[in-house]
Amino acid sequence: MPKSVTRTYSRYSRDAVSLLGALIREARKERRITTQELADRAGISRGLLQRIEKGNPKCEIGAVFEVATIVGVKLFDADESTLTNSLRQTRGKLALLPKSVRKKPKAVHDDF
Amino acid sequence: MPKSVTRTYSRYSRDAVSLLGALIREARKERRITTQELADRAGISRGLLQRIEKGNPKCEIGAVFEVATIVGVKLFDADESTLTNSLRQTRGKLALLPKSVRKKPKAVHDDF
DNA sequence: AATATATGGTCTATATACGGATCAATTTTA
DNA sequence: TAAAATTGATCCGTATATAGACCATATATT
Repeated sequence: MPKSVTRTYSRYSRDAVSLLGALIREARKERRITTQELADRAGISRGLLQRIEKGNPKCEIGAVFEVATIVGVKLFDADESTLTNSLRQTRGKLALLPKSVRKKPKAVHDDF
Repeated sequence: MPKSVTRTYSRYSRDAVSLLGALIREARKERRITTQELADRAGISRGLLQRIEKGNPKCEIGAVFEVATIVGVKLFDADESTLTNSLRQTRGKLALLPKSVRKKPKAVHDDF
């Protein structure tokens, strides 16, 4: 990616990533799993797991969700079946949405 | 990273990433924001936003959460204050946890 | 106590995710 | 209808996230 990538994150986003990492760490300890073992099970390196638990936002979301799943941290406060159902419903919903919903793309300023 | 990185994801993880992407896309359309505008606001490229909405697991979690936040997709079913509180509580909890909780790291096989 | 294990940090090499540009197809607006 | 805008998709160059090895410290076990 040309030019150095210096991304900024909103407070909420940073907190969300941090919280997820903290929850993972907590869950891992409660289950008495070492970082090495969890990393192995998730198919990632121990270093990456450390960054995840630390709340580093520059990690693959797939890797983070995988680790969370293994230690039992539920995303969206939903279990597997619920999640799958939501996904199906959402997809159907999207499919049924009108071709267009755009109307007036009025400029918006956001500052978190 | 030596050797090609071919990661596998559990069904649940893939569904979670896909759902999040679908929710973002839905929320963006409801708010009548173009992909370009949302990408600009999030400080990412349009291409990355497309991958996010598609549910590609190989995206920075920070970028995904940032986009979700902008369009109003709440993570953890919690608003900002709640999230911050959870984070504080979790951190305190972790700080108060006994130095060690590991005991018997018995081997476990997981297949999602 | 000594020994073993776990954690956290650093360093290097490389696979790759990213930004940016381009184009075709679709959709919206006039 | 035509024109404008949006979307989806490629391709390329490069910054960087990752794996893996290493080491020092901390914690656990005996």
